[in-house]
Formats: sequence, structure tokens, C-alpha cells
Amino acid sequence: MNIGEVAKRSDLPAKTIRYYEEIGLITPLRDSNGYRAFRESDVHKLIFLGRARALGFSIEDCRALLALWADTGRASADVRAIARQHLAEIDRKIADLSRMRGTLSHLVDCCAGDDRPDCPILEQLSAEEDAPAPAAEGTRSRPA
Amino acid sequence: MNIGEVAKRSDLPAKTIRYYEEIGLITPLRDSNGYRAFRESDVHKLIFLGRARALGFSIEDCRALLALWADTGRASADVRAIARQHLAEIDRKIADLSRMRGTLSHLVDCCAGDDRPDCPILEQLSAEEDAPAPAAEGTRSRPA
DNA sequence: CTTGACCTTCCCGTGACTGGAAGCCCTATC
DNA sequence: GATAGGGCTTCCAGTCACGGGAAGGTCAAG
Repeated sequence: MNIGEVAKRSDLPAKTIRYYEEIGLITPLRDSNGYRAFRESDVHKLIFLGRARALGFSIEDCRALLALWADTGRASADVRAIARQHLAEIDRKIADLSRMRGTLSHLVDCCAGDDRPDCPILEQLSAEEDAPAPAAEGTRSRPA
Repeated sequence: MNIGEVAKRSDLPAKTIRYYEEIGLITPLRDSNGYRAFRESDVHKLIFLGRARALGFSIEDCRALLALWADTGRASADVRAIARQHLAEIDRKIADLSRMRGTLSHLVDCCAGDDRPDCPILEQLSAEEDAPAPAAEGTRSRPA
């Protein structure tokens, strides 16, 4: 099977498939003319990869998941550990974005949005004072 | 003022400040010894940039915001438009992540997480059918 | 004079691809 | 047999927003 058909069946761009080979996630055979010759197992792996990536797993996560997938004697706890770690990271990202969203939507609400130059958004971004620190002595904490 | 003190005052790494000069967000003067000589206005810009970046604005958004900031006759609507666009993007990202979170936490809940090789997470990722992964439906969202 | 902190430029690396150029391979048609 | 086209190959460069580290100049203190 050539790369074009594999791309269709896995719903991944050919470029991505070549990249996955380059970093060792798949190792298709080669025809005598130099074309990649994919097996069914390669297609299955690529579909697996596409789904895992769509769930936000990193490439290295995917590499580990593929290894566990191939290891029929794996413990489900190993897979679950990766998934839970990823879940925690997703939660962190959502929390970060929600904080941004809160601040930003407040600013947008405060802004008249008309022809006048008066703009609370810019005012806030350029304010002299740092954000009011409750216990402002000594340490300067940075937001992650 | 040298870059070290500016880094402290703006709470940005020196590397980042040099980068911001390279892409034209700031243009500090130079001392005779080749050292960058920052003015107060540069520090203000950097603090502005740090806050805008912390709110997730892209560099190009920041460039536009800086220009509007410098333009005392700007219309607040212009600033608000950028902020609202960014807000919409944040909402989109949160929605994507929430979908991922839903699918993933469901899978984690289904997984025994013990020593047995039986694992619903891998089963789902390698399922024959193309339909049943909610987060993988329709748009193939790539996590940033 | 030496030490050490600070500054400079330059280049490479990140993650996960994407775009494009230059060129080979295969099939079909004229 | 020549040619057109599509598909395949490799390699190079770019993305975004920096971070790491090398090689070397500058400055103040001891």
C-alpha cells in the first residue's frame, strides 16, 4: 500500500505519516522503487496515533501508548497512569485559560468600544501599580 | 539602564527582551560600549508586553496593542475588537480541551487500572470502527 | 592583575508538523 | 516513442516564542 492510500484510510496527511516514520513511530517496508510499502498493521498504528493525538496526547505519550498497545501482557494501570497525567495537564490548561478568560472578559465589558480614545483595556495593561499583592513583602511571585 | 535591571523591573528574562528588540517591539538605544541603553518608556512597554502576553495575546496582537497604546487618538473599539477576537479564541480552546477532558476522563473511569492487560483506553484508541470517539469527531483539533 | 558578574552576538534546539523545490517512477494517451 | 499528469522520494526552510550555551568583550572590586 502506498502512502496516498494510507493517508486516506488513516485520515492523516502524507507529510505527517513521513514524519511519524522519521521519528520512529512506524517503520513501513520499502518497495524496490523506493516507495514506502505499508502493511495493515501500519495503518492500524496510524489510526491509533490519530485518535490519541486528537485527545491531546503528546508524541512521546503516543510512543509509550503504542508500546503498551503492542505489549499484550501490559498492566492497564500503566496506560491509566499516562492518561491520568494527561488529564491533569488538560485540567491545568483549562484553569489557565479560564483565568485569562475571566480577566479579559471583564476588561472587554468595561470598555465602551466606541470612537473615543478612552480605553480601560489599555489602561489596565499599562497601569503603574503591580497587581495588588495581599502580602507584598519581599518575595515576588510570578504567575505560571 | 542595562538589560539586567530592566529584566528585574519588567519581570521578563533578558533573552525575551533581546528577542522583543529583534522583532521590533522595542528599540532601545545603545551605549558606546555596545550595551543596550533602555529608557523608562522601554521598561513601560516591556511591562505592558508582559501583561498582555500573560493574558495570552499573541505577539502580533501585542504589536497592534502597542501601536494603539502609542496612538493617543485611537478608538477604544479597535482595542476591544482585538480583545474580543482573542476572547473568542480562548473560548474555542477551552471548548476543545473540555471535549478532550470528557472523553479522556470517561476512559480513565472505565479502566480498572490494575495488573491485568485488559484496558478500555487502548481498546477505544484501536477500535475498528471510526465513529465512537466523541472528542475525535468532526474537527481534528490539534492542541497548541 | 585577576576574578567574577554582566553584557554582546551567533547558532542550535524545542513540538509537531507544513510548505515547497528538485527530481524519480508509473500509467495513459497521442 | 514522446509527453503529460499524478504520485512518490528526499532535503531544506519555516512556524511560535523563546531557551541554552558557546565564545568573547566590558566593567568594578579586591
